[in-house]
Amino acid sequence: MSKTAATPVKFTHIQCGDCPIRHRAVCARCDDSELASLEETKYYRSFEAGQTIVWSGDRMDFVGSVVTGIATLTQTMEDGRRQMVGLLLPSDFVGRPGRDTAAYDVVATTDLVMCCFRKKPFEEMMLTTPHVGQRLLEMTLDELDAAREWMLLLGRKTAREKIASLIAIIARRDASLKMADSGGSVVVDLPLTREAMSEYLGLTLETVSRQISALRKDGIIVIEGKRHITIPDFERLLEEAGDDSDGGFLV
Amino acid sequence: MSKTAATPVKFTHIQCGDCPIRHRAVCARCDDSELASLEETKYYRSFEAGQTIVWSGDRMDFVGSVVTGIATLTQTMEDGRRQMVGLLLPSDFVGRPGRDTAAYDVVATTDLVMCCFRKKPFEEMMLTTPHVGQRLLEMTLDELDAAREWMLLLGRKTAREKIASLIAIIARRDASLKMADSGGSVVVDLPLTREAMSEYLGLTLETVSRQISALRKDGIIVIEGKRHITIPDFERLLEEAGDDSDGGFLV
DNA sequence: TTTGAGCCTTGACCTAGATCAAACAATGTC
DNA sequence: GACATTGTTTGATCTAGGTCAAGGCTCAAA
Repeated sequence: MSKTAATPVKFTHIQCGDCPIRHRAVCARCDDSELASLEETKYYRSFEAGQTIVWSGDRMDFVGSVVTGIATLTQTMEDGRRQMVGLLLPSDFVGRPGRDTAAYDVVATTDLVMCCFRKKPFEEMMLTTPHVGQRLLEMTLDELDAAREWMLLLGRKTAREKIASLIAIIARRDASLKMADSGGSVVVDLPLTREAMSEYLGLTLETVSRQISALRKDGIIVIEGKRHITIPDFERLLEEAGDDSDGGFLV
Repeated sequence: MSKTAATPVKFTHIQCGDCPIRHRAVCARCDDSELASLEETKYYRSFEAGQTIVWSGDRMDFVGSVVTGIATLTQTMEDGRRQMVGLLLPSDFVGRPGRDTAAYDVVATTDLVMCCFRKKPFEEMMLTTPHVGQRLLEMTLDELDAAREWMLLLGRKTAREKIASLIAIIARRDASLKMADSGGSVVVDLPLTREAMSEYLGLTLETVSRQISALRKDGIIVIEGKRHITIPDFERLLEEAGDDSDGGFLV
């Protein structure tokens, strides 16, 4: 997810019209006639925190993007081991054109609003409106980069580095929305439970808890409550994360 | 990489003309005039086993696809820890349109021939020839699926399951090319050193070696030399890999 | 004001895989 | 034929993170 923030966000949704966020700025290249067919099939869906949106293997006849809230993509093995493979924040795209079955569980981690399109008309529109496909390619390439950074994290980082990385990733994505650094220190509210973090990081929730405590004891982060985190020195956090330099954020 | 083989291969390269493999079947939808501009900038490059094609961070002014041989994408941390994030077999695409710097080390694992295009003209052609972009989107979505399966492997599988998975993945990709199963048993030549396997799997090379020995002792695989593997019962291997059922291969 | 359900923390212990070390096999070079 | 070199195997030991278990905190329902 980390490099996504590095690319300038011009128009983030593949959607249009009256969406609550990024209203009207959605697609600079669309004229109204091109958008008409999309408008017709667009609809919103709301989900409560914890609700499963689709189960892996289920038929999925829509695509869409997150408007508000957070969703996750998760894979499960027969014996119950779970690995998160996607973390969807506002503006992220869900679903795969050209496939009618969900490959992963999609779960709303917080209360969630999605902007959806029926898949069939969306696919047709992709054929007639090339730049939507181009935009989707761009977004997919970003996701692939994020997945590859994630693979480095899963395969080679220590538990401590994993936690530091996750906090940095969330802080970075957050900051790109609300730019809330008051004098060098960055503030984040973790939108995930310890368990969800463990599924993201390929750890147990106990290890997540212990490493968060360790980072707190070492002054890398300051915690109020369970989820509200202040990062006094972001550079220091990035060092703990084992990322080379800034990961494309500062600078 | 695994699900890639599941989607029917219609025309695999984004390339055309006189490529050694899949010659002429490359792009059913292209007419000659559309391909002309690509032909102009197309060229082949050969690399020896072990040679680094591009270093992460280097300028990369071409895109291309593997014609013969195998290449890897690898990320490296400052202290030298390495994680493979891409395994490129013949027909796989290399490079990212819209970015001029390599994000990963690209290394030829075997002797390698690539079919390359200068990036600038390729990008221009993507704008004028939409279905090339569409094909690229399809390939990128496949890669993203593969990356996500890989994440499950890295985050949740045991060393034994990782090895079994890797052998299955390679066998599957191999089989889709040469369909070499003689009476239920499948034969593979591992195109990777133990070290490369360890970089793929997020393990040490010693653990890779030990687990291969263990699978051999248990009769899951039969080895001649170091690299030549016979799989007497592919289903059994898949069970060891912890994949749900067949992973989209048999059936 | 209890009770209970989620979510989180911490401790004690254990094990899968890492690390360190030695040696072997195949290949090429002088 | 001696000898590096590269890839691999195997053994002995160590440790990061998993597992099992007990509580603690918070909020909401009864």
